[in-house]
Amino acid sequence: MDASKQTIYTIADLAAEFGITPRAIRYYEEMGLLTPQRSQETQQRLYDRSDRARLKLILRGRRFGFGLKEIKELLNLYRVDTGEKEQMRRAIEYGDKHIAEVDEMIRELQETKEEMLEFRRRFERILAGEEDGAK
Amino acid sequence: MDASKQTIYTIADLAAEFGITPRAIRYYEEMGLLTPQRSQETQQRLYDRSDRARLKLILRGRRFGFGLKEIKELLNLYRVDTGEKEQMRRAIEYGDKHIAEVDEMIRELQETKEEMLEFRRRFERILAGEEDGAK
DNA sequence: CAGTATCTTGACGTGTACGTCACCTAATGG
DNA sequence: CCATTAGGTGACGTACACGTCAAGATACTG
Ligand SMILES: [Zn+2]
Ligand SMILES: [Zn+2]
Ligand SMILES: [Zn+2]
Ligand SMILES: [Zn+2]
Repeated sequence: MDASKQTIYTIADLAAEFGITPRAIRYYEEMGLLTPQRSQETQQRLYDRSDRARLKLILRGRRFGFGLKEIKELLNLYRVDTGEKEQMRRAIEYGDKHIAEVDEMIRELQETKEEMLEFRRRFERILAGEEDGAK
Repeated sequence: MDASKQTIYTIADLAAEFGITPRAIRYYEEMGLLTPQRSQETQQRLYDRSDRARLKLILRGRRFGFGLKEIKELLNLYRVDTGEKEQMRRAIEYGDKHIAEVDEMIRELQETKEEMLEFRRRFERILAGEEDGAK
């Protein structure tokens, strides 16, 4: 039971590192996505590596337009009791759905990129004089 | 100048096709992302294939968490006057930035998927009894 | 001709994700 | 000792993306 010598972050540390405000981090906690320890006397929030990892996942989810509710589900998905086999089986099942979602997003993004490149190529051709601006 | 015989959609057509509400479509117009024709007498909005294509792009952007402002910028990016060479050069330049953004998103999503698969594999191993639930 | 459906323009309401401010509590530095 | 800094808890404000009426015009339908 050696619980010492862990890296500890203050709320300002994490806010600075990820370019967000402490308010946002507290909000994620309000919504149940983070549960940092508190210093017994001052009630200060103390984040460890695992909290930091969770925050990283939250922010990644946010960047891709996920709501906090779904992100919370995902976080809990990979936090199941590895002793409860039935829970794990369900986690795998739900997880597969999300993996499929991510796959679909990757496909859509690649399609998007291809379309942007097509525009780019067309513009380049026009600039090179091989085509004019007429429809 | 043959401008007839075009496919025309009503607002309800598009709403049904894309699984959104007419209100959302009107909102995109309010924000300047769509400018459908109007029937001269009834003021009814009439969408053509190009409007439909724009709407498709809007919804794709939304799914990836982009705000309407940035989506509008992107739409205008590929709508430059192909006669104005300087405009096109700037369009290519801005476009490249967005392509890089999309690339970065693809990378992040692939990383995300890999992490999810790692969890999945770990769960499978535990279920197979090769590992127990202890830390 | 009355009813239902589909569109229009306001106008106000709502959920999410925070921003901002007031006020309070420690710890630190000159 | 007093000011600054860093953190805490409400509580209210705000931007965005719509949802949800209300009221009116028009068109098809039995
Ligand atoms: Zn999902
Ligand atoms: Zn961008
Ligand atoms: Zn001192
Ligand atoms: Zn009839």
